[in-house]
Amino acid sequence: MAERRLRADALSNRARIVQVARDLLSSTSELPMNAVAKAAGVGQGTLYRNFPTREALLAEVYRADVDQLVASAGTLLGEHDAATAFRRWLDNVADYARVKRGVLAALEPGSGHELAASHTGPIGEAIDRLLAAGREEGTIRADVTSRDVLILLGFLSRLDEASAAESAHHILDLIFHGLRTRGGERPRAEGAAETGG
Amino acid sequence: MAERRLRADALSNRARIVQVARDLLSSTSELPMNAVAKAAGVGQGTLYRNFPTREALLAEVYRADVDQLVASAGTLLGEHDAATAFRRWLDNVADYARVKRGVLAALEPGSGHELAASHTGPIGEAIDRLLAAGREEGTIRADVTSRDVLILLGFLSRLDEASAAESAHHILDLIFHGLRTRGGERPRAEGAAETGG
DNA sequence: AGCGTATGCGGACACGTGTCCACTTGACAG
DNA sequence: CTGTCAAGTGGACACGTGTCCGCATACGCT
Repeated sequence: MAERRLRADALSNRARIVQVARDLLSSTSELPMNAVAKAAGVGQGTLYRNFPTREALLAEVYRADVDQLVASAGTLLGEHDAATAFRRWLDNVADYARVKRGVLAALEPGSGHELAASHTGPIGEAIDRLLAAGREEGTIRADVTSRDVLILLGFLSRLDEASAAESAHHILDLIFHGLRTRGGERPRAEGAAETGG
Repeated sequence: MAERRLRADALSNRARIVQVARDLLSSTSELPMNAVAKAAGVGQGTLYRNFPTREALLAEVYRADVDQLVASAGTLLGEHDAATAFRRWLDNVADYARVKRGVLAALEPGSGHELAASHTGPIGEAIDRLLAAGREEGTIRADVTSRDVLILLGFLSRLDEASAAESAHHILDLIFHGLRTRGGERPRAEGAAETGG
């Protein structure tokens, strides 16, 4: 599966493309593919061979951020109960999304593209971990998949520049509420004092 | 607000554009704007003046369907308790969305465009009615707006051709669950005989 | 070093979108 | 009926995307 080792020039081209994309994004929030190709001194073909879609390019550019997001899932799970960890993590995603719109595109492949059918990427795996913990804890519905969550999270990419940024957290509340088991915070299997709705 | 009465030729142009768009959509699911202009025998300028975005054109083409969707909200509210009506209505939306992708675009303005800031269109009003009924009944969270629902429903437009069509109902379940009050089906105030589901 | 070839290059191209503006024409006054 | 002019027209244009393919060259082999 590891692609048969790139030629030396191909490797440097790829690296240069990513660097140029990073630079462009730091000045404007636009990322026209042909501008990337031109600035990187490669043809459109080269660009598109390395990164078939803009999302692929953004995913590479923001890989460090995505890794951090993934790591934070583990951290939160260590510090809080599963439900709280999940909730906080969703807020993390929203924060990243607001600051770097590209991060969204980087996780978008999880919802819309064919490659995502089975492999939802590192983010999908992070969500799986959160879901599994919540399921075990009894606070998260058992019929939720990481794919579901990714699709629901897709709304973030539609909010962007509108003043709607503030509504992100509210909607995340609704979504999170939807992921929970009926009882609310406590699963009632564990002998917790249920406050009752 | 009524635009100052169009010139006769303008009116017929507009009608022809809509008709042509309808025809194009019935053969392919594509709707290239310049193809519409060409087939309608008008210039790009005319097309774009009448319908600034593809969504605007689709909204016009599918207006009858949207009206029907809106009407079904009232019907359902007459036949069921608010929660059930809401749930059924969401399924209606998903069904329309699967059959005619354009309907989605027609309601999309509610989530992403500026005009939607306050006026979410007829669909928004239908949702408002469902929300109000559910709120009164005590089964729907009081802090949910039609805008929230429209944004959440946006996921439907991302599902399209993928085999994900079947997952639409599942995700609607999650969303609907998120809109409900804690107690679940019964608000314990109204003793309605809800079959549950 | 010299060679053959698969690998990668890069830009022309086909196609789509949306804007702009010089020109046309419908509607109404005289 | 005719003149007037704002409303309306339509297509050229600027810009973006993504594909295709003839060509260059890096790499492995001798």
